[in-house]
Amino acid sequence: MTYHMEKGHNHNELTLLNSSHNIDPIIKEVDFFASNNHNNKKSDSSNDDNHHQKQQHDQHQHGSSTLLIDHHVNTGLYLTCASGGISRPTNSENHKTQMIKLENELLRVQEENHMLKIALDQINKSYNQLQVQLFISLQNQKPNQNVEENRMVSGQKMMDPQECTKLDAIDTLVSNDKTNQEVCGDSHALVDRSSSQSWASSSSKSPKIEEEAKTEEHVVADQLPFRKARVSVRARSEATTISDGCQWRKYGQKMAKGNPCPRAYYRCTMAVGCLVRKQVQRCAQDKTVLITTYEGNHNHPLPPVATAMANTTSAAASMLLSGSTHINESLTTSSGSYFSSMATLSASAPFPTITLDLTQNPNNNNNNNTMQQLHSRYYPTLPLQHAGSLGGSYLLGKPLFFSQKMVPNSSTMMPLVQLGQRNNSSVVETVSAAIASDPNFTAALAGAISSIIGRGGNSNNVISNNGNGGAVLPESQSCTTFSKN
DNA sequence: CGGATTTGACCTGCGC
DNA sequence: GCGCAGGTCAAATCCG
Repeated sequence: MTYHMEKGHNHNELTLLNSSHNIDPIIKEVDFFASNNHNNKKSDSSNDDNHHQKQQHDQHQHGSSTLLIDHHVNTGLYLTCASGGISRPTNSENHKTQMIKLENELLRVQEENHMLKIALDQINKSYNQLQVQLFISLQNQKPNQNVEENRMVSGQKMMDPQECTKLDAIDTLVSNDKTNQEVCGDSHALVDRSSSQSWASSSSKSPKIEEEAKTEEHVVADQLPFRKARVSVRARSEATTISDGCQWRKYGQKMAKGNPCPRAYYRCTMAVGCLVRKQVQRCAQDKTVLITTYEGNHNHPLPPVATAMANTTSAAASMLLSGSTHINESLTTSSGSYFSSMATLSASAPFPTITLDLTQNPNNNNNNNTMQQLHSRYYPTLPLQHAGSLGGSYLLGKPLFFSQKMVPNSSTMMPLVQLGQRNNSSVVETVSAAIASDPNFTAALAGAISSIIGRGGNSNNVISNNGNGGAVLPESQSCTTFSKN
């Protein structure tokens, strides 16, 4: 506390505040200072002379600034305001003086706190800027060290440079001879390496890259609780794939066991050397549900919205990995976290997977609010149509089946909050669709959550919550799933 | 014609 | 070692 560390002074301040705002005698029940109340009780039972003597005694003991809580103070104020009452100018003067003093002190402290806040903000900004500069300079020092690695790392940097540099500034300073990837050696990079290794292992990579991958695997193996990290999104869509803002090239298709629908394999083609891949498959039980599984991190810039989302999903995934059994509480009370009751961490799957199941039809208001917050945060002033516009999938006015089905008046551009007030259920479904069709969200989610997975965690943890207090069983295959109802 | 998709072959890991 | 399933490659094909 920045007020007064001296006991007596603080005491006086509290007393004065109470006396000025609580004229009603009921304040007697607020026994801040038992000794005073005790004295007051004595005063009540005594005559005015004794009362005044006692007050004077107290003032003498605690100094001229000492005031009494009870009606003594009120009496003084009353007398001051009264026209013909018995005035006690000395006491009133003291009150006024003290009041002015304390008000001035309060103003001074408020000013000081304000200045400190400004200074703190400035320090934080400078800190972040320095970290970014540090990273940039370190990258410039090793421009040609490892093209593949640099691509991966730079991709992460562009995705969220501040976060990366924040996490790795210390590591960077400690070990200067690390590669750039290790300089940005947070979980993003680790997962990147993990993912790229896993993909490379089965691909026909050049011997050099393969060897490097094996070396990295050897180095990182002990640090990685998971060899692969995946982010799965379940979303309702009639399209063959959800629009996630990235460009993909299909490189294979397979019939998976236990599912009559084929599984399609896509590779990111937004940047040369991007190792991010995704699998798209319809749910066997509900063919309207599209399961999109991402693996790896992009090595190219993502839009700012994706970066912001990455922070949010990082927090969500971090809470999941923390082993908290109160996912709902954690995520909803944490600023910027919106995946309450829908995020599922599964280590029982072949690969550690965060599944975001938006196909769930949450009945509790918590989820509704969550989705409302999600949209209102990232599209605070825009109608829902904007949420899908970037990726070519539109919620309103465009033939996205769930949008026209769920939104009564598709021609009306309606802010989310209004929608939510009218029909919570539809809103959740609609916003889920908005998220799923958001071109930036998926990639951000994939990067953020998979990065958190790589950061560590109990591989035996399976944290599930479906919003109704029940468990969400992960897919047999790892999935990051956007679902649109 | 170039890029994207399809599809059968091939590779790899895992369980028996 | 063998078979199975997942994953990838690359030639063939399609399409704008």
